Amino acid sequence: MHNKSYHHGNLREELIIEATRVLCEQGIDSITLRKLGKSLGVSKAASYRHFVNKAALLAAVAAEGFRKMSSSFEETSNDEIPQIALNVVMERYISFATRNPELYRLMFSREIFSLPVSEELLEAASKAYTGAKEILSSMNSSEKTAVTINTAWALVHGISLLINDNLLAVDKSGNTVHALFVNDGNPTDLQISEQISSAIGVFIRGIST
Amino acid sequence: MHNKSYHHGNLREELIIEATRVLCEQGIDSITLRKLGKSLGVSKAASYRHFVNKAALLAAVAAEGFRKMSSSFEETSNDEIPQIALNVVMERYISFATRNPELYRLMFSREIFSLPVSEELLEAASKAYTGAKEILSSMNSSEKTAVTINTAWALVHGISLLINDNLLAVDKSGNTVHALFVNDGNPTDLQISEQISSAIGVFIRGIST
DNA sequence: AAACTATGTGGACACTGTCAACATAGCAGT
DNA sequence: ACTGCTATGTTGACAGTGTCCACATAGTTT
Repeated sequence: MHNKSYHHGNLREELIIEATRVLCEQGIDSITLRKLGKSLGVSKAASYRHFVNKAALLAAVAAEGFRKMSSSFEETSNDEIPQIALNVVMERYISFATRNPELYRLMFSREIFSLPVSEELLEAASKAYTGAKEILSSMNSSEKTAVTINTAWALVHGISLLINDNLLAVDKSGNTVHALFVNDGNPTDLQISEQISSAIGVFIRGIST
Repeated sequence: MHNKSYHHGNLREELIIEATRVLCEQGIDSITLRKLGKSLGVSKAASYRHFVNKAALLAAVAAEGFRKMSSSFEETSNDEIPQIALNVVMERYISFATRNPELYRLMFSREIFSLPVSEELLEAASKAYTGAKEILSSMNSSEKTAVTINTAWALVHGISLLINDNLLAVDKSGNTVHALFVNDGNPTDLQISEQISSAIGVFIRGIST
């Protein structure tokens, strides 16, 4: 345990954990180096011994997010039909992104990718990409597999962000009509709505010629 | 013209214009009410007579962005084959988003859609949606058209954001291999790469059963 | 001419990230 | 055990920010 002495003992990790907690519970604007320090019983400038920047701390939070996300893919069973395996990965992707909206937004935010991306973050980010790519490679699409994986990625990325922005219910008629992709349970369960499956189905049908 | 007297005369509009300019040229972090005022020869708190918030000013910038985007769709010829018309709209969407990366990011940023969305912005945002929907309605997909339009939207949204984040070249192998969607001209022309067309083609093929 | 309203100003306040100078603790080597 | 060395934490300061309040000014209406 960290005694209340001069040195904290585990500050770097706890900064990441606390920042992640504040991010998910109160939004990114509530992340403040001074408040983080106060919460951890440490002074306002202590974080500068572990991160050069506030942006560097946020990048570490994002990298941890990528690791969590890719670990949520590992339980996928590989011995299925490739199309089904891809479908499962896509649903898991959307599920993670919509159950951690603030974290997912940070992972693709300007603060993260406008900077020179750290090796740690890049490696974590490409892990999920590679996993899905291997699934695709087992399909017969020959050299088109790179196009296919990127298309799948763009699709689930877009679906996730539109869900998190509550933007899939927009309709000109004034009524809130087509809440197509809305997962109508509490946001904690894995429930993927019928409509998302339809969307993914459109995609799968397009590539399995 | 606005004389240098006490009252500016056109401050609200010029605030939006100047904020848009700074956004596109220097990024969103450089937008500051104080600097905007100084650029327009006005004091730091003058903007509060036209916008309740900094966020309200940004929302006005975003609304103007949606209007520009939907106006870039209007030149689309409607008398084509529906699949081709949809293809054109999707390419125009990606083209706008990638030629105005900072603006597009603001249009879907947390500051905008986490707040109670203004009517002005909502109307501007749903215009493009509706235009594309009418194109889709002329196709034979009966009641699935709502799913289809949202899927198309999610796809171009995701493609645009990944391009703007320079994320489509990520590969675990260490080499920067699959820069699939990269438009390899200067970013000012309409050039949509062969790979984007492939991605859209995958989608179109999926829905035209 | 007088009153009213819209618009712009200047000063203050609390808050932020960041840095420099200093303080403390643990560790290495003699 | 003593002496440095290095990692880590503290304090005070600074510039910059959004925002509010009291006041100033101009244009419009009565």
